[in-house]
Amino acid sequence: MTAEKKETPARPAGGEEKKSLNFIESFIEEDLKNNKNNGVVMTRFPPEPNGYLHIGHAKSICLNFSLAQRYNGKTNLRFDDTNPEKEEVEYVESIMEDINWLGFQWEGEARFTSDYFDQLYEWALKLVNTGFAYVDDQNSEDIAKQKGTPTQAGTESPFRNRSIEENLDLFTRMKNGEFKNGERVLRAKIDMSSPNMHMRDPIIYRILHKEHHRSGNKWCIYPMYDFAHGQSDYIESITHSVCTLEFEVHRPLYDWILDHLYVEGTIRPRQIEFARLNLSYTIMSKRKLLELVQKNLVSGWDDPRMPTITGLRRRGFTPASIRKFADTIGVAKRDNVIDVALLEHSLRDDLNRTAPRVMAVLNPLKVVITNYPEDKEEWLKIENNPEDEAMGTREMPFSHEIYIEQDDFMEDAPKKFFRLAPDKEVRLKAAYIIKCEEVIKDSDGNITELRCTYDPDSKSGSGTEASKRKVKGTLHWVSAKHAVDAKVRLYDRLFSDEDPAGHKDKDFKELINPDSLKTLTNCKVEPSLKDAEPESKYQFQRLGYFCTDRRESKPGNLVFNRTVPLKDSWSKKNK
RNA sequence: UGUCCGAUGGUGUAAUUGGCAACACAUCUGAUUUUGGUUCAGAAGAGUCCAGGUUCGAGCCCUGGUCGGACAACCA
Repeated sequence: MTAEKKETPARPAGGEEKKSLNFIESFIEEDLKNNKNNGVVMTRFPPEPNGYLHIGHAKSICLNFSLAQRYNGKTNLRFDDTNPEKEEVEYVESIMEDINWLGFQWEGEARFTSDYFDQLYEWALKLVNTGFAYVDDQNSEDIAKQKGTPTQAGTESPFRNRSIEENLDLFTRMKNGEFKNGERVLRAKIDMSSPNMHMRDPIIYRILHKEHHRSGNKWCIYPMYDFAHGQSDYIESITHSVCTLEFEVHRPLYDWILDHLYVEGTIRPRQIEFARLNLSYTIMSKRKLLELVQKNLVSGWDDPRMPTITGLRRRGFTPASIRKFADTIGVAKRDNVIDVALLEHSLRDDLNRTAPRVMAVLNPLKVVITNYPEDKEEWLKIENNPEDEAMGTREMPFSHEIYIEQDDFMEDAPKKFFRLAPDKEVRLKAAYIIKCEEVIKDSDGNITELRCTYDPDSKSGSGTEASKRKVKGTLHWVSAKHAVDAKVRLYDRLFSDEDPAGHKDKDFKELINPDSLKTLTNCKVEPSLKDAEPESKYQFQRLGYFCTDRRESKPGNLVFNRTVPLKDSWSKKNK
């Protein structure tokens, strides 16, 4: 059972542990075994540039690129831009940026379906010439009426049996701009009684007098998705055209069209469908996401609460964590809802290893160390990441007055409260053990200050008996006089419902989490953060992972976004 | 009422192609810890939608159901 077989099929190069194949990989290996495409694997990611990419697209991107990588193939980026009414260059640019940020590089230049318009037109002509396409003069309502229903056959168009010559003439005139929008369409002649609605003489070209973001005014007829996608795959020699499940019913049409154009000896693409990603506590619909943006329910496409790639980036997600996530969720054909906790897990897993630890106090409470000289300060050495010694150490100032977290003090503390309370001791991380001697309050009874004493012999790492004493709690802190001010945004999930789009009786907007954003303006961070560049990632010790906002944070005017809190079994226990 | 697709712990994904269901997340213990983090050890949780059939043996094959999803845009 240990002996390796001599001939391993075209498996991934590189010593990757054997993992079971997903169904797409099985298809690919089967094709490879049958020497179907001369051993070549070519995939593509084909977004329509009509919006921003989200985490669901990330799944598809990771899938397409990793499939190609695994079988020594390549991946194209192709913009499916056949509908000039919805598409914009702004989106083209954001999509390219997002893919690169995720860590992928497509083969050669980005491609555009619009670059193939000439070829597509030639193919349409070919269908017309062979009697497999005809021009229909009817308007969309009439065509829709004749389409039938899923359970009832359609009826044939009165224009279905025009002569080839007439079709040719009409189609040419469509192209030449002799007709207005909607006056004519080109249809494939297939089968009006097919149980598959997409085979009932689908429209393959329509008239649209509209400037295209790339081809300008060259065309006033545009191919429909079904008459563009498969051929584009074919032009690019895509071997495996991976798309989501809703296109499954399009596959017969995809194949029908290819049947009529295919040239022997060329690579023939194969469409394979997988289940799109659903994530709990969020929505994935472009339309709904757009609504959030347009109604100012979020600050934009890159609002850190958005499931867009640019939003996740601004929130502080790492590309590696998203790739890991995509790999972990796998790919199959059944509908699924992934728990956001899994996304957060791969994030924390990555950040735990890579994010330097720093101290930041979000809700400061002043602590005066009464027996520490007022004019004294000392710089204490502290590790940057206990998970990775190579990340080194830094120094942090300690002085007479410090800030601790308000949550880290309780006047009447339960026995399990390991933090500061009257007459109790805690360790200040990397510093000293202090004891709370006195609680100062204002006239309203609010705690304004704590007076503590410190044990001078308890300095961390000093090796003294006192330094080795076990105290139950360790707090983060910041020296008051050295602290740097910062604004911190505490983000939480955008929706308080697991499936915001899944309620018939409730609009998803009603389910927005009212506490999804809390802004704190009085935060105190350690001085080493003073010059933090935008998009820097840190672990605020004991609090969570935070990053400097890539748009608004500047050295001297720090704005942090909470990416994700640390796991917290304490507050969980107290719920 | 049609066609296509799917159904495995709370959530995902596996199961050497027929050999008594594994991994991850989530949950819960305990240990370690100068982060109530991490790490480590462990627990609980499905008998694979249902009913038949084939077989020595079925999550995998067959038959018939049930449930869920997709499809009737001159969108992609």
